[in-house]
This record gives sequence, C-alpha cells and structure tokens, in this order.
Amino acid sequence: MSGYFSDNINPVTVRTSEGVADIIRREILSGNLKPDQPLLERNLAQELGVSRTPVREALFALQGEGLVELVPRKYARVRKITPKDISQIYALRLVLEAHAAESAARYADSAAILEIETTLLRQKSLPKNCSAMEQANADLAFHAAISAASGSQILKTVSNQVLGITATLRSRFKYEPAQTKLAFNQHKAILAAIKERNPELAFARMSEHIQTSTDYAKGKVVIEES
Amino acid sequence: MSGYFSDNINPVTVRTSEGVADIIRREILSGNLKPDQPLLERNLAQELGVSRTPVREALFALQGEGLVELVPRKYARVRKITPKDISQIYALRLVLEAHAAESAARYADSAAILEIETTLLRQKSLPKNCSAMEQANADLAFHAAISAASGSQILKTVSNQVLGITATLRSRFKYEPAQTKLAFNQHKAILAAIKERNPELAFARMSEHIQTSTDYAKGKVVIEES
DNA sequence: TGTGGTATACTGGTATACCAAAAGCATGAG
DNA sequence: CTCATGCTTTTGGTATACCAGTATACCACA
Repeated sequence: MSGYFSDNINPVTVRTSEGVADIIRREILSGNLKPDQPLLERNLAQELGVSRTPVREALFALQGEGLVELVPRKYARVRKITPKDISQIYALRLVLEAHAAESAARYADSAAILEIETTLLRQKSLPKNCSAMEQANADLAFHAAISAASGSQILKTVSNQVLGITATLRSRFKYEPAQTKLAFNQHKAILAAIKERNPELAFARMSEHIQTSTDYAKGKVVIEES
Repeated sequence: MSGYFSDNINPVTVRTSEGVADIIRREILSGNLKPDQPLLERNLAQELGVSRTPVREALFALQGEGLVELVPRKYARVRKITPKDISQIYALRLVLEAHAAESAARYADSAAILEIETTLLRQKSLPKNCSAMEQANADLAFHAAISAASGSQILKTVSNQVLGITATLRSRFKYEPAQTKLAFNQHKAILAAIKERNPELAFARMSEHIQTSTDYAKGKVVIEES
C-alpha cells in the first residue's frame, strides 16, 4: 500500500502529539482514512516522521473524541458508523443542538453572534461547484458556532464531539442544490431567532433543521464498499 | 508529601494503562484526589509501581472523560468544577437523561429493565448511616442503567461522561434523609414509566428528578478550601 | 536591602529498546 | 488435497533514556 496520507503534508509541522492528532483527525474527516481501516502505529509514525510515542498519544486522544476505536492488543482503527448508529447520533444531535440554540438565544454575547454571522457569510460565498467536504465544513462551522455561543463549555465540548463523528459521514454526502439552499435558509432563521432573544423559537427551528438533515442524511449517505 | 492514594491499593492489580486509569478515576471520584491537585507523572508511576508510559496514557484517557485537565509542558491536574460549571453541567444532564429515559421507555429490553430494577434494590438496601460516596455510587448506577437501557451507544457514552463529572462533586454532598427518600421515589416513578412504555411520562419524570437534584446540589455542595 | 539575572533542578515531551501476545504462513501428517 | 500445528513475523504494551521548556532559588550587584 502506498501510504496513509495525502501527499501535501508538511513534515515540519509535525512536532507534537497534538499535531499528529490534528493530521489524523483531518484525514479521517476528509475520508482519506476510511472506516474500519487499521491504523498501525509504526506505519503512522514512519510516515509522519515521528516516533510511536506521540502517535499513540494522538490515538488515545482521538479515541476520546470518538473518531478512533482502540482494540487492545490488536490495533487502532477508524471508527465505523453503522446505519443504526446514524439515527442514534442524529437523535442525540437533535437534543444537544436544540438545547444549544436555546441557550445561545439566552446567553450569547455580541461577539458570539458575530461569529455565527461570519460562518453564514462563509457558507453563502461558497462556489456552486465546491466539494462535498467544503460544504460539510461550512455547515460544521455554523453548528460549532452555535454551541460555542451557548456559553456552556461542557455543552460545547460534548456537542462538537458528536458533531465530529457525523462529519466522518458528511464528506461522502451527495449535496443537492435544493437541499443546500434549504439548509442555508434554516441557518438564517435560527440566527434570527437567537438575535431576537427568543429561546423557544431558536429551539424549535434548530430541532426542525436537524430533523431535516436527519431525513436527508438517511437517504443520501453513500455507503462505500471497502 | 505522603502520597496520592489511599493505602488499600493492591499494586498487583496494576498491569495496564487501563488499570492505572481505573485507579486514578476512582481516587478522583472518591474525593481523595482534590480539584486542581497536580498529578505528576513520576510520582504517580512510582506509587503505582509502573513506568511513566501507562500513567501518561491513563491521563490522556481521563482527559477525554473530562476528569483531568492536561496543561501542556506543565502538568496534569484534577479538573476543577466551578460553581458556574455546575448549572451548565446539570442543565446538560437534564437534556441528556430526559432523552435517555424517553428512549429507554421506547426501546429497553427486559434485561436492561431488570438491570435498572437491580440498581434500585441496591439503593433501597443501603444502610441508613452509609457514606456519601456509597449513596452517590448507588444513584450513579441507576442513572447509568437508564442511559444503557436507551439502546443508544453514543448516548450512553456521552451521558456517562457528563454523569462522571458530576460525581466528582457528589462525594462531598451532605445527603439528608428527606432528600434521599424523595430521590428514591422519583427513581421508582421513572422506572414505572419505562415499564409502562410511556416515553413522554418517562421524559417528564426524569426532567423533574434532575431538576430536583439540581436545586438540591446547588444548595448542598460543600466547597472545600484547598 | 531590594532587584534582577543566572544556574540548577524538576517536569513534561519524545525517541528507542525490549517484551509478550496475536496473526499469518509454511510445512507435514492424515 | 485438506487441515492442524508450530514457527516466524508483526503488532501493541511497557520501560527507560534523553531532550527541552519552566520555575525557582540563590547570588551578585546596585
């Protein structure tokens, strides 16, 4: 096999175990590392030009984020998301993010609201023909901004964790223009509710939005053969 | 300094990094390791009779669980929960566990329900004069059983994670008999709703229960001076 | 006596060497 | 030809040695 990573990785940036985790995380989220693919410590270490130690620590950290599964005495592998997991994960997202939106409407300061607006602008300015991953990242940024605006550190952490797991799927979505447009309008409506300081409305609109995404995701995820 | 741990630790059980994590976790939850207390790798390793490697891995894992905070290039320390964090954590518990109870009412199989009943029996049979930690553990077991019964792996993981953080506080609660009795009755009512397969009722009763606990916790946590 | 700089000791970060267990393969017996 | 068994290779787990950053204490100098 030719190697784990895409070729544009600068080895100089690899210094710490966090850097290693960042790279592996990116490769998982981008889909370059596929579900169930074994991550062998020595191979990763050699390719990244570091020793096994920071690689192991990175894998431990990624396990905590739910992206990697550590099979004791065997190997680490990219966590596989089964179709059954998908509904459970989206159900949890619904609960977490609706709560986040509600809290954001109550507590978000002006900086946090500005940050949300920024992610919306970035999403709007995406070219029509951009990749699935770019779309997924822009969407991700919006939802991360909402949970950050909730003012709850723990909610932000947990929410991003669950969101990150879904991201492993989304780079393989087929994004249709109609769906993209709908999602964007829902995002705008959620932000409006937050700016109006209307928690109930923010809650309801976020719930509806995630429900839409859920229905769409269940139909549109491309399950690749390995 | 005399050492991190209580004296009844069997060094033989310390074999793997998971074992190390178990011990440190237990000591944090029991309150023997206090918030903000630095955890120095060499000291931990020496006391547990292992090398620094499994200790570091344990600390990484515990960071993922939210029990330990890793300050790069300085040290690891027991995560401090501020009074402000408490409301945020309990608010999140409310959302997560109400969802878990609702799901449990829908999907729990008979084995899972039996497990919940078992935790209730254990709670009932606690002696009147038992320690705060024993009470906290029994309560913890009930809530863990609920999230396990939800049938959602991710919900169980996330829920236990948040629950675990609260556990660092609860060993320092003052448990009053009236409160204990009330909580037990609420637990019974939640189980009843689950057995009736009434998701809305389970949701409502769990919400009410966590709300009660929240109000109680905010008044009763003993903030110790360091 | 107070202040600042330097030296030293301590701590986490990384690399490497060694160990034990698991998996794959080859070989030989049925 | 097939299957079982044992050996070899591969892999994760642990211990140890070394490196780099940080804090602190002590000493020189103002």
